[in-house]
Amino acid sequence: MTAPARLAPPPRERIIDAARDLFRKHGIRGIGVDAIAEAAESNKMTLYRHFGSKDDLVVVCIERAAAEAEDFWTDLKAAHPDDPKAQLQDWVRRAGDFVTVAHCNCELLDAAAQLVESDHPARHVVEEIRKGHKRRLAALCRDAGVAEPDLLVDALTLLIEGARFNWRSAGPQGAAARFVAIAETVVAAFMAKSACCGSAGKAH
Amino acid sequence: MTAPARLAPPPRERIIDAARDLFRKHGIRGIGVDAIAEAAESNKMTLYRHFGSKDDLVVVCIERAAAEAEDFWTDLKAAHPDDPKAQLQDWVRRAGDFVTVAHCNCELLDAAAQLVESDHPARHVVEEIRKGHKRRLAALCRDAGVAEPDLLVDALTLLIEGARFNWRSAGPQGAAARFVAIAETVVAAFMAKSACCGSAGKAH
DNA sequence: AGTAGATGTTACGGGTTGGTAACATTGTCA
DNA sequence: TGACAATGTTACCAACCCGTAACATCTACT
Repeated sequence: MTAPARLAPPPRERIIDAARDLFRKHGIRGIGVDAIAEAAESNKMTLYRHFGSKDDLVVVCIERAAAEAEDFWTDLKAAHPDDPKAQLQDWVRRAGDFVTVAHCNCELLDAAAQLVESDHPARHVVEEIRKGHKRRLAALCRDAGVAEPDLLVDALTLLIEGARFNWRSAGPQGAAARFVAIAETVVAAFMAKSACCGSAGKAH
Repeated sequence: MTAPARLAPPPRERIIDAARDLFRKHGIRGIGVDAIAEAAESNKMTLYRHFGSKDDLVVVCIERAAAEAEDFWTDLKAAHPDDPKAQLQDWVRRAGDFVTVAHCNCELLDAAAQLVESDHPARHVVEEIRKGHKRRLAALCRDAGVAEPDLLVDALTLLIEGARFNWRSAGPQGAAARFVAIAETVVAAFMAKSACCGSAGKAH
């Protein structure tokens, strides 16, 4: 068997997993490479042999998260083929899981946001991921027949990022727990805007 | 004149101002006491004479921000006496300023959210402020005749926190720039929920 | 068996940061 | 003038953290 140790994952994978976990929990600045190496049941030297620097490790972690996000969209489209409305509704539901479930890649992205102001090499990677999500979600809203798809995309973006933030700082008792109900209401409002009562209440 | 130096503010005030500014820009973990003292045109020793530790300084800064938030509500109610609907609409507009204008106390609160997981003494202070805001906003929504005031409060909470977060990481090009338009739409939708088309689109 | 490559261990260097000690300086009030 | 409090200056410590060097160990493949 030339297989590279299927039972115990190789150190590189263990390090990435541990890093992602700890970055989520403590933030990128909040955890040291020593702690990561130890949590990965490895050591600092092999960490630095695989990743030239902590910044490089961060980039790899974020790229890994981006790859998993790719699966998110694949699954979503596969679950409701040729039914954008159902996809949009299911997006809300699944996004809700991403907010509340601790083990999600999104928390890694928001940890990366701690790197603003200092031009961390991971910044533009995060930016690309954000753009990709936005583009896909916009296409989804457009296909679902929403009147102002771009505005709904921005609304959902603010809601989900706010939810992730709120969940971190306020916990399960905070507003983030009701993300799905809120997002569903907002989506419904945008859908109704082009079907039911045109200019609802507010004279614009 | 026994007045304590009206022209140049005393060191304590200068330190608090500098700290708030730098905490906003770099986050609490991202700036050192040395830099704060220098920015305040003071030095580390007087900083530690006034505030026993960096954590204490953080708490004072947040309490200062909370006091200013008190003014926010006072001004809002004074601007539209006995007109909760106008107050709610104006709340959205003013909240939008708090998102985009760099010099705002909210950024201090979200900087404080970097302290999650480690039970920083500032955490429960932030929690209290958050509760106060929520309570006042809920009362406002109720008085404005919103059908589900609590849900709208949570929605606006997620939107504004998401906007602050997004503004930091995505800048003026991101979704945060359209916060006001989004929030107005959401508010209108909640207002219409109790007036126009009852159960809009979604069978709940 | 033996060799090469990946991994583990220990120790260290240089930098930053929170916090303290000791002393000098300034300004105020009697 | 003299005394006292607040402030400034310098130096320092201990802890932490990123990154590297040197050496030991293990594993795989021939």
